[in-house]
Amino acid sequence: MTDLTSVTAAHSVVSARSKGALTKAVIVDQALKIASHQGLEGLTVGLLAEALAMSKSGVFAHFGSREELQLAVVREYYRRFEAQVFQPALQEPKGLARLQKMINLWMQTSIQELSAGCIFISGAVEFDDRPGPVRDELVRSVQTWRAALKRAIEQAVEVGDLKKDCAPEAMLFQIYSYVQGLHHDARFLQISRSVDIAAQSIQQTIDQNRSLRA
Amino acid sequence: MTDLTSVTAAHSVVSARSKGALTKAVIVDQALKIASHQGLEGLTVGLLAEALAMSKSGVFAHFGSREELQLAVVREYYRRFEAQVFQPALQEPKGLARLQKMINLWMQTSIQELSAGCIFISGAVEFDDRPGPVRDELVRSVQTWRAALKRAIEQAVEVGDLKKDCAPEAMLFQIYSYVQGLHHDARFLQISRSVDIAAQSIQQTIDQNRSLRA
DNA sequence: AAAAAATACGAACGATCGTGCTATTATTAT
DNA sequence: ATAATAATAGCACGATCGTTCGTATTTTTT
Repeated sequence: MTDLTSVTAAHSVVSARSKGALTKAVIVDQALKIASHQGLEGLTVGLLAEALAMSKSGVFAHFGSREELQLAVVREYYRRFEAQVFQPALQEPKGLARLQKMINLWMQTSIQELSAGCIFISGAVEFDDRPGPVRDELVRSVQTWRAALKRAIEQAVEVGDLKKDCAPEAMLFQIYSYVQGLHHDARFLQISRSVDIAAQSIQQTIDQNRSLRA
Repeated sequence: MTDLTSVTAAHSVVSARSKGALTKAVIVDQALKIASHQGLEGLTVGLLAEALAMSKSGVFAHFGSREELQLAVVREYYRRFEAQVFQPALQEPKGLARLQKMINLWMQTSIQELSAGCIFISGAVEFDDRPGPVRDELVRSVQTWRAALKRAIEQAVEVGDLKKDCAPEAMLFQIYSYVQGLHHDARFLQISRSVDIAAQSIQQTIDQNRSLRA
């Protein structure tokens, strides 16, 4: 139900002004679905056109290059990620509550319906040795998200939910690693109980850094 | 220096009987190098032939299909992984020492010279949604390695190095996640100090499960 | 040294890749 | 309603993909 590739899609389509922008939103939406499964490198113009029942050139014209299509997908994924994971978490008060919310929403989003995966995670592997604009955009997105996570940790320290001497960088590394681990175990190894193990491990990391107070 | 794509290569080449098996070993060696950078999906017959200064068909004839080439690469990587990470660790006595050795060798091997990556990790992302023999072989390899790690943890419990109530599955998840996290942060985000943070996090996990005795 | 077998090459195949063009259709603005 | 504009389709291009086949060369066996 909570799915980056469908829920937030409505927004992009509805908010479109001209017909061109509308179909472009539909195209990017479909492209996102494909990229979630086949990866950004597996996203091809021909495949996309076929899925949309459009001509290759008709699809292509909206972007001018495949790279621009990939960039559009990354940007759209980031947009939805922000709207679905980051923004809702801001409703929670600063501190542990907000951090927990961010992590929970992230986990729910990262593995949707056991099928589509997170392109921040798959993209990181696909483009870790492939320089260019797509890699740059991916790094930028991931860094922004990690900065937000780190900031949430730091705020939890300031507020007094986490210990003064907790190392935010180490916490960030551990939490981020666990979500990757979940992605790996659930999608690749198909270990169903990995969601619980990941959640438990994250909780463990948090508990270790929790300040002990009344 | 310690590099799965060069050190152990000598063995495969030397141990080759006929000329055919020899060049096949050279081909697989080169294929492994390419796959470590471009991924198993980025490994192409034409690219491989060019790198070897051979004809496409000449290379191709040794495998009969691209899939068989990919399988050969996965099997060879597993062979080297076993020889370089698993076997040497068996020198250490059962318990924490052996577990630590396995992890250390794994980390050293996973990210060689900031360039080549671990195809167990990149392959997991590439093939998590792509059924077939290559995925099966990858899963088999990873599961074997994880079983070895888990066994090392359990032995450390039996020997008394780790607490009786430590959950091996959770430990395995955490350690495996950290190596993935290291792979991600070092290769994709290019965070140089991630080696230290990963090592520290692994140590933390171990310390938490260490039995407290004289 | 001759015969047999294995190995490598060159050329070509159909398919698909990304990407241009041109023309036609559909949408918007006047 | 008509003119201007934007959007889509159709076709074709060069490149590369995995793969096949026939031939020449090398290696191995007899």
